[in-house]
Amino acid sequence: MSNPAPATASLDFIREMIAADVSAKRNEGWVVTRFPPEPNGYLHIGHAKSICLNFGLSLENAPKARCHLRFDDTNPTKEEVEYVDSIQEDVKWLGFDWGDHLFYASDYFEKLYAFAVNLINKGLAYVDDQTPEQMRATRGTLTAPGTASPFRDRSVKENLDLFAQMRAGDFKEGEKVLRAKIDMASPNMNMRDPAIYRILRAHHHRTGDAWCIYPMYDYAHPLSDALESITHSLCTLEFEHHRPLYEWLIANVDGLPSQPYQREFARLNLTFTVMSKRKLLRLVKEGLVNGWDDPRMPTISGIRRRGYTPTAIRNFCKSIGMTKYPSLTELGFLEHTVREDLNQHAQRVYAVLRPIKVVLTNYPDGQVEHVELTNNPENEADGKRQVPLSRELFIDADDFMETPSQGFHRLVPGGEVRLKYAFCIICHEVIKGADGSIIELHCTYDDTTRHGAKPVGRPKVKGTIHWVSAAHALDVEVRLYDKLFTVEQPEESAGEDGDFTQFMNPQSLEVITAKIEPSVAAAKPGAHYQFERVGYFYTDPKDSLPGKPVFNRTVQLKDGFLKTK
RNA sequence: UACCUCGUGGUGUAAUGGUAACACAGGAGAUUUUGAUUCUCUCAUUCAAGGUUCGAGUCCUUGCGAGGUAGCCA
Repeated sequence: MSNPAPATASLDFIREMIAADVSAKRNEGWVVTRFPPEPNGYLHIGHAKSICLNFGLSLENAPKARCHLRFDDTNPTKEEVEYVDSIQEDVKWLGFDWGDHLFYASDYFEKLYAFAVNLINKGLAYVDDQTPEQMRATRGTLTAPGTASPFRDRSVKENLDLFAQMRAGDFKEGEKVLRAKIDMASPNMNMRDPAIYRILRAHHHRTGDAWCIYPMYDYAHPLSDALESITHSLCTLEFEHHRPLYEWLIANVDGLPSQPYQREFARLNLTFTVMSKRKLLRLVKEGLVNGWDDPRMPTISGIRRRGYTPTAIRNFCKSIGMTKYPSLTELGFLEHTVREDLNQHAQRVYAVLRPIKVVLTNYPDGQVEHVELTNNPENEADGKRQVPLSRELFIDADDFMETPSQGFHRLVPGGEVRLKYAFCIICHEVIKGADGSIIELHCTYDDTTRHGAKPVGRPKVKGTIHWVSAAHALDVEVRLYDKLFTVEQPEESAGEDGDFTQFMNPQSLEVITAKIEPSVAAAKPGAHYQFERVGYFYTDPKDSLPGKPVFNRTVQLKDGFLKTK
């Protein structure tokens, strides 16, 4: 309703290309994509863009379409099962399903080995004895061509023997490498005889110690795509220069079951955060955040725990589009899509974050009444609830000003404000402690202003504030999250040799004890709420206990008054 | 001083040789027992210069700017 699909949806350049392939009956009209994460970290919102693209394409082109989840696990020194598990959980949570199509590049090690032998036999690969330093030195530079390795012209037989010995473990790590024989003078560095197999004496999370040589990404990826009959291999812009190598392998390896092609799109950049696994890993390892699923992290698990919803994230990914321009999306836009979804679904409750006690001096001591409140004005079917009201209340410190600023129309000394769905109160006295701090406000209520009553001849009360009954309110832990960094682009602000962590926001987390209406005692972990007039909150799935929810602030409500200040 | 890619309001995108549009953000207003939501209005855009064309954001040339690329990482 709030997000209608345009009557004539325009296609992005990827979908346009794929639609053309489908109508040209390329691959018999099939669209087979894949999401290929390396299990070396947790997925982040940038991955969500790729997931929505690849799995979205599969949904859009059904039934002649599917999307594989493939773990690109070719570097055992960096990969762990913990990451494999979290990645699957995150993709599922986003609402996508790979069905039976769960794969691992490591499933193909034997075939990939055979393909390498094939290349050697064709004179298109050779074993190089050079050290990494020597290889670097002979690769040339961006402006100068490289020079051939002295081992470049080994015989096929010698290469075959050496490669077999590499596999057998006859050499030390780093001692030898298998290289594709392409062109040391290519203007594209990736074509200057790239390494395709290296020796790594590391335990692999799936193949154990069966292998001591592992294929490089550039080699394994196109061939894995071909083995799975992927039709469209979609990746981010930094792989653009690798495309010629991708195509070289598809063209030169014999016996591939399909001819996939690669296209690239711009990765997502968001303001006020960092989006590289390396940097996120550093935040985790150095304890600068509380783990991968810290609600301040841009990880899927982080924003899930923050209270973002799959719908919001999918809508966001749809809205930002798909281009080759390396854009920088405002964090505010993501927050907009989150509010848009939560506004429809979040149950409303009254919570006072920074309480000030209010005593209604003319309200009978010991009396308790119940006020009926709407759970969600956006959806009447969500029903009503009863909230207790009594002589002593709490209101939010933000809703009282002793010396009000221009345009403030909440409670002030001598002024009147409406307690939402209850009645109007007038503040007569501000009781202060010895240090000058406000202890409580003494107010009177006007019984003629109860909800539904239409008293005539009294001045219109502009302000309406929320409240909780002091005797009935629950104390709950509330975590107020804010942006992780104080600058839009932490990496850029830090510069080449600067440290982006210097821009971390010291106020990105504040833990407070709030006063909240008693109905939330029944709140389940993982539930979305709107604290009326304050923001959206999510009951922490890890730390909430029965009867004792812990709330994470998902996002604040827009505040028209803040803008005027 | 190499190669590849990309330049449309502040931000993200659309316009596929034919009226430069949509969303977010900003501003003004209406409604509102959430300063929310909703609604109305509004501000603001084709990197530059040439060329082709009846007509160019779109095609061509040059320039400028931005991003990427020299792992036995992915």
